[in-house]
Amino acid sequence: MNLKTLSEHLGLSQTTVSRALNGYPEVNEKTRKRVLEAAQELNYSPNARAKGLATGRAMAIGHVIARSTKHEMVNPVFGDYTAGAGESYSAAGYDMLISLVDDENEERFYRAMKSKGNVDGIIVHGPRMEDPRIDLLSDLGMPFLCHGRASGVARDYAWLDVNNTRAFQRATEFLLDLGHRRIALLNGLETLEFAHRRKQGFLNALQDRGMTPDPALMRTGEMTEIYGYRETRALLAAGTRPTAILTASMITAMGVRRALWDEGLTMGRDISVITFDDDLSYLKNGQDVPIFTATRSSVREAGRLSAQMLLDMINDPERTLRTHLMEADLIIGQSTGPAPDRV
Amino acid sequence: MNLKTLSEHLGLSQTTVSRALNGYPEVNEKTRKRVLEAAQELNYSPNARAKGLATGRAMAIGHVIARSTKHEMVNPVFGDYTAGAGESYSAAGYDMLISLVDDENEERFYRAMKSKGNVDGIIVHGPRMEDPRIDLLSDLGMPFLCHGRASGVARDYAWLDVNNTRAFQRATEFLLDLGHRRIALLNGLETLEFAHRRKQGFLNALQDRGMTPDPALMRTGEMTEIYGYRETRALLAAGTRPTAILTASMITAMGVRRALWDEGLTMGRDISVITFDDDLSYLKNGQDVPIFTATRSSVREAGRLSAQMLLDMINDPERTLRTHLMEADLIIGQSTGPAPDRV
DNA sequence: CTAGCTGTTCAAAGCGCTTTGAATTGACAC
DNA sequence: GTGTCAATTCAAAGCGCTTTGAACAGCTAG
Repeated sequence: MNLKTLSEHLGLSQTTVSRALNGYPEVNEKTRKRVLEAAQELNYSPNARAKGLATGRAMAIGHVIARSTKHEMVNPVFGDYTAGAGESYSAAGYDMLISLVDDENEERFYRAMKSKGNVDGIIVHGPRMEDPRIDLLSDLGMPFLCHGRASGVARDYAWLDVNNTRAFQRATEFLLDLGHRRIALLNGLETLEFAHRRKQGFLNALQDRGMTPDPALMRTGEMTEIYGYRETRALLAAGTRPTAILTASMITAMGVRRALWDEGLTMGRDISVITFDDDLSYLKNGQDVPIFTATRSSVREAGRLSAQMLLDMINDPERTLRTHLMEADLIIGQSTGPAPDRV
Repeated sequence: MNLKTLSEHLGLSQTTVSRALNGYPEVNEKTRKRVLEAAQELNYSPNARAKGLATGRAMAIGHVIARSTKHEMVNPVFGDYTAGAGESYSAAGYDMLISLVDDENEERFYRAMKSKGNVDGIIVHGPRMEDPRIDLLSDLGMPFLCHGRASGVARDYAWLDVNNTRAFQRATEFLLDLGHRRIALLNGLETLEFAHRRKQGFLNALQDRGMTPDPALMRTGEMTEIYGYRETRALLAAGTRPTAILTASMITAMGVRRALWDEGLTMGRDISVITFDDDLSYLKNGQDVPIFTATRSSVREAGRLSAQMLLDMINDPERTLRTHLMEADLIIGQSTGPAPDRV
């Protein structure tokens, strides 16, 4: 069923039928009604490629996932973020196009995306410091929004981010207030912006209290369960144990918890743990009372919001570039308590 | 940069340039070389919509995620599956189109997808029993592949599945061999096919040994950490404790583990635990020695394979419908041991 | 009665590509 | 010198839609 068949069926021109379907005012209401009913009944929906070709709009947003050959891990946050973004897209009638790209071919790929024209905009994931994609996409004139910020980029660009610095600063301060002095940081890979900012927050808090960070207590790596487990074991085995651990994800925190259990330590009493909680739907931080004290920010909400912001930009290009900083909540759970040497 | 500009730039017709780029034989090799170089240099890549319109192929595969209003959870497996599928797609030059659909609108949506023509095929996720989508898509003539099987569907269709029945049957037999007689099953939602099949495997194993399953030991629910925790606590509180627990996902198993810890029980000694392990990249089951004894099957590999199978179907429609049953490995870890009452 | 509207409909061009059918060229055989 | 053929190249139609500019009917104002 295409427009031609439909209009012949109705005894109308394609022009009129098209206008009736797209809500143009110069169509007689009776005609419009007739057209809409026929379209419904005959299960007509316009061919997206033809429509796109005629309008110059793809009605789709691209999400580019850089697949580094080194780090094969899929971000556990991906599913929930996608679900959030998907909600905004489907409400607006947009599709979501996901592509995996080897990180060496990234530039070529973005250029191709532009000239292939199968997306109207792009969400940039996991920005790195001085991320070249921002300049590239700006130069290409491709609307985009960055999920996370990239420092070291001079140009203005649209982004949505969590206040990672503040979140970890507050978490660290909270631990300091509880009397903890030896606080370990199990951070994500610090080539990634968000991890870098969290570290800054951690350092800020220490500095504000005139404390010098101990490099031996600061670790970085991919945020897996094993990573949390191993580093915690290593920290516990080393000379002076930390009394608190600040970690970058629920999954890592679960590894930390396992290591503590193995050592016969009780979380919250012997050692305090704070984690960043992305509020993943399949990994809730407890039911009523949170298991882990955490800085919480819903990544699903981030997906929903960032998609909406990008759609707004596309529909109103005159609007100035929008940015949005989400604050993480500090949620008190059962994994923190006063420093043991202070009790 | 479009084909017209490029061909004018080269002093050739659009026909020749198009053929040169698409590898047709009737083009002089010198000409082809010249064209390819110019295309590279000028960053030309053909407009996907126009190409699609002309060829009738979208070069994209749709993944439809049904968003039930009741179960808001995003399947934790989604990211890894997508990554696997994405590998096959990007190797073949296909895009992946992901759409969220409310489950009431599902039929309308599939029909629209067909007539919009923005995908060449569809992957059906999370089939339910007697899933109506299979008949619908067959009738629409839309190529599709089902990730998982749906029982109660008369028609033939292409699918890729894990042998869930066999996996849980083997796991149960393994526990029985270790002397366990009271084995609990923490299953996923049994409206979903895979959970139903796992239950069957569990029951088969008991039946083969002439045992009667105890309904009090069989639970079902969304596979969260909390679910594992709660049900385990409940099982331990009840009259006769199980000596082993068979659970449906790593995340649930982690909840089970937490409950055991809270009760001061040692996993593998006091209570044995076996889980299904999807081999998620962010949730590895230990490094060298697995933490959990598990039935393991990589969902990423499933994604890669199923995408490839669908592409094969699309490129060679004459081929008979393909199906593929993956066997899960039974991996022995530290979470199982002989039944305590037997030692 | 005519000019000028307004409301409604239409024919045709154009979006950027592929592909059909025809044209052109040079080489070769007769 | 002419006819045939293979190797290249080309002009134009068509994919299914939107949108421009024109047409037409029915009114009202002059």
